[in-house]
Amino acid sequence: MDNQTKILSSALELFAQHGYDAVGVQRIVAAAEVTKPTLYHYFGSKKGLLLALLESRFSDLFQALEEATARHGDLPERLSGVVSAYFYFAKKNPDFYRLQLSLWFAPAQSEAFGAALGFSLRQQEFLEKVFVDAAGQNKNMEGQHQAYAATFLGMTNTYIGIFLNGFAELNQSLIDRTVRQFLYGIFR
Amino acid sequence: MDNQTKILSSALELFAQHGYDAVGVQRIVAAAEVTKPTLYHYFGSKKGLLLALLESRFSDLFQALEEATARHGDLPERLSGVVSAYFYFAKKNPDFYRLQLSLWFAPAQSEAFGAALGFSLRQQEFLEKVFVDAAGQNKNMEGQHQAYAATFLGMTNTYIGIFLNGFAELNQSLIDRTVRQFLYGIFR
DNA sequence: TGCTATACTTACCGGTCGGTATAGTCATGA
DNA sequence: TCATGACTATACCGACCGGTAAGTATAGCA
Repeated sequence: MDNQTKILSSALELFAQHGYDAVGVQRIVAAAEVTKPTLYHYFGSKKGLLLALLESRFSDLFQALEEATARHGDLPERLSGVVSAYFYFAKKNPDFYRLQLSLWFAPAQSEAFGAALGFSLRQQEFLEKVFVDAAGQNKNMEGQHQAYAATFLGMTNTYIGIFLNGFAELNQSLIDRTVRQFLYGIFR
Repeated sequence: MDNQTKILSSALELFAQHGYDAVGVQRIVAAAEVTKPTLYHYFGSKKGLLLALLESRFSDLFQALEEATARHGDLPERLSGVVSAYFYFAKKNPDFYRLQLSLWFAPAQSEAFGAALGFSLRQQEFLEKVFVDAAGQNKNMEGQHQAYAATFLGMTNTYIGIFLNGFAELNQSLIDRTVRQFLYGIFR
């Protein structure tokens, strides 16, 4: 494992456990067994390190999301694919998902939130597109894309949060329940 | 407004905007127009300040929750009362609710999470009791109290989060939808 | 009048923060 | 053989961190 990778994985572990603000670069380079200039050589700043970390881990999720909706299908099928991609990703990267949840809900003016904002918006916009496409098939859901996307993401994250705390399993039946529950809320 | 109150309200504003770890005590006392030892006189430590802040604001919520379930009623009625109490509280204290959401999702080893843990558990336990009581009326929900409570809290917080971002209103129809949507997910 | 507790100040502590200037080391290609 | 550029170590910067020692003003009480 080269130094760049060691820094990234040490940073992920420490950020996920203690939070971005509570972890100093000193602690990261000690855990990665490198020195500070090495970190600054690769990432330029502490925020640059976080951005690189988010970029490297999120790329898998976004790719999975694209694939999940690429095959055609109606709205329920697509949403199942999306939830399935999220659940699979969260199970495979629990530490990172914890971190991204904490960034999602971080105070708006914090540096960590600012770094994660772009990735949060990409998720929101991706889901809005799913609902906009579906609106062509279903007239009574126009003008609600933002709220639908936010609700759906919120429900998905709720179940993932419960899984991360050990109170549920992320299996096929929970995927089905999530989609049915969401759609029931939408269509009265 | 006495110094103690000024410190509490300055701390709430700054913590909610920038996060607990990102705000130093220096900044808080400057905003409150007092000096550092004054803060330590009243609260003992930075964590003590956060605890006092949580205590003072959460007491309203817990009181409202008790009242909402004190009058008898079946499970749907009680859950409506609970959601209603949450929505009312969030509308009245949006800054504080932002803060408590960020603490709820904060990394488990962070000082801020540790301070908020007790209050999070009190909410979870309160809701578990609601479901335990209801289990007497409905046999097929035994052994699931923890998951139900977490799911219901998660859905409620999802809608409050969407409200705080300006994508929804917290009105009676959303209360009804939240309860129906939750119950639908539970009872197939 | 003298004592004590509360409320608050100025001035300072050791330590850590994010970040960097400088001086190399070392593999590669000419 | 030498130069180049990627990479990394030592040592350090000013600013800020949470917290405190020591002292003062005030008010109630004996």
